[in-house]
Amino acid sequence: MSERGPPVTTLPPSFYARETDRIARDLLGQNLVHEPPGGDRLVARIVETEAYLGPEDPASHARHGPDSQARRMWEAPGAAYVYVCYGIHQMMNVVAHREGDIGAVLVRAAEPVEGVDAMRARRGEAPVASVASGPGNLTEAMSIRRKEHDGADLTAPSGLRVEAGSRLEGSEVLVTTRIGLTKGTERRLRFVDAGSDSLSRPVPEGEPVKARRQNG
DNA sequence: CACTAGATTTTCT
DNA sequence: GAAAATCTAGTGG
Repeated sequence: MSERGPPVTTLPPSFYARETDRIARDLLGQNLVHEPPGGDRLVARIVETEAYLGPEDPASHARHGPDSQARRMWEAPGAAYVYVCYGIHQMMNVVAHREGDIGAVLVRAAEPVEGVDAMRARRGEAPVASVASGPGNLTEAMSIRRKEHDGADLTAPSGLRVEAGSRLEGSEVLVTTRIGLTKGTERRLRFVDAGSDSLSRPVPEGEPVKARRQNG
């Protein structure tokens, strides 16, 4: 008989149709789920994200305009935007912006929840804490690739999606500058679960900055 | 521990 | 032709 667990909710399109930085913050604690055909069910709890805004954000692919590779950022929220970075690493974003705006959220790190062995196997038996730590490592562990997933609808209740997870208190969320950029390095648009040991990089020394309280 | 270089491919100028 | 939202292994202190 099927057990009656807590209801599992795939985050709906309305979740992704708000301010990009707020969505980045609210994705912390949610579960990224991938059920590859014939493969293990893979679930990881998101602990680090970055917001990339419109053409006014020098670090955003949107600066290349709506006719570039980043055209997906102009499209409907809730789809995956997956691209290849440095010719090697798949990077997974979620198109996320208010209507009439442009933006996406890069998923940078997560903690394995289900399918840990399969994830570790793909990552050369890496330690659990670091198996999905870093945007390239995360897609490797979860078998996410541009060829298969770019443009995928993350709000559909099958395949690749994001399910509602634990809600983080404001005090658990810190904001820092974004990682690995050559431009637009000053803005604080990286959001991390302060309690996680799976961050791609530690929170910088100095005064940690709490995320502005959401839903106040 | 801090730092550097090399891998490798897509996209844009 | 150069740059790029990275990662790992290797070197040196």
